[in-house]
Amino acid sequence: MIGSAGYAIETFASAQAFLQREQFDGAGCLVVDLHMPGETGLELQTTLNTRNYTMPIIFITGAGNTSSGVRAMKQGAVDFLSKPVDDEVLLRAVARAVETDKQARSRYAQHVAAKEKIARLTAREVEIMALVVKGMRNKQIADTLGISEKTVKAHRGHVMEKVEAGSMANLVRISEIAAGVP
Amino acid sequence: MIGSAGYAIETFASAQAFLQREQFDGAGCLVVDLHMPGETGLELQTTLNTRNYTMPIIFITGAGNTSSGVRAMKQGAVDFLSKPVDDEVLLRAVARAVETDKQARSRYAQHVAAKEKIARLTAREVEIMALVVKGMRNKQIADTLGISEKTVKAHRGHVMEKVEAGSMANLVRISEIAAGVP
DNA sequence: GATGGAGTAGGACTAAAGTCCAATATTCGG
DNA sequence: CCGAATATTGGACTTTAGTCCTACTCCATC
Repeated sequence: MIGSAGYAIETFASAQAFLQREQFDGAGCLVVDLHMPGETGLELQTTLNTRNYTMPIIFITGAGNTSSGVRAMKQGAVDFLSKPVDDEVLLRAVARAVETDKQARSRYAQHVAAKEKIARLTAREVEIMALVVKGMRNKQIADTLGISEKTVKAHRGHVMEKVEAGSMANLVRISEIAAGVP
Repeated sequence: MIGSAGYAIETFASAQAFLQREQFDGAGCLVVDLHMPGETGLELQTTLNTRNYTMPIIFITGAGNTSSGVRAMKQGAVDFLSKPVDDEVLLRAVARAVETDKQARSRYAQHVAAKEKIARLTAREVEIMALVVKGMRNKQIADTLGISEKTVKAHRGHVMEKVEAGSMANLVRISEIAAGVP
């Protein structure tokens, strides 16, 4: 049903079977039965959380109790549906989950890109960048680090070139994104 | 029990009674029974959400079903506990909720402060600020707006003074905070 | 009709920032 | 021990930015 709505789907007989698959690198979501052979849905969710695998999960259950539903939601599930599941409801949940994942992946990609740019810098350059994005002027930076303003300018130039910020405003944004939550 | 753990508490006989009280302006949380005379807990949650009253909610229920628990969590509840409620569990939930609220309030206060600062600016100054935080130089701004670089400098000076940014880096941050989610 | 804020801009500098080149030190992996 | 990378600085400018004053034009409000 989900497949005929235009989504590419893949099915797995158990949590283990899914975990053995290589990680999918696009936006998507998991639709998981609470009761599965082997690892249960909640266990799978916990496993994925500890692995920082953040793909959104939609649970489906035949006989779920309140506490498992609440627990699943607390652990970040997108929805928790009881059988029989209405097609419309499920599709809406999937659409929402995929959208969430898309945005999360986009944020994460930005974060990684920002960190990679900063990783090109030497330790000293990172130090200078930190002071620059705090709004300090070259003279102040030179004083706090006990070096000449000339040196600060040199480092600062390297920072701008390596990070490809293009402007001070962008440098501030990149450093914020890199410092933010992964 | 919560009161003896060091929290200031206030109790209400019904949702209506709570809604009539003036809004509390500090960090806190609501502990709500799902079944109440008049408006139910879920209805209260919905009401508060539509009013943008964001105080975290902990539900307590005697006979909650799965769907109400899931719905409450989807609508942003911090927890959904079934009676009999373990004291420790409730206290932990309260602590988490209050902490969440504290952080949310702090973020919101920053957002409001940023917007207030920007509200001091004239329309033209806002326009210039937008281009400045995009990383454009005075000359470029002057060209895009069809005015003299001198005028841009004048506006820019006013912006820095009125917004009390102190530095370009701070101006960028303030504009981001003001533009972000409320 | 006067007053005042907003937008505009020039003069005249002062101060930061950025660039290009060249030249020491240090350090670290081969 | 050597060469490369890194850190440091000076010289010599060029560009940008920022400041202080003055001044003129709209436009709305009193």
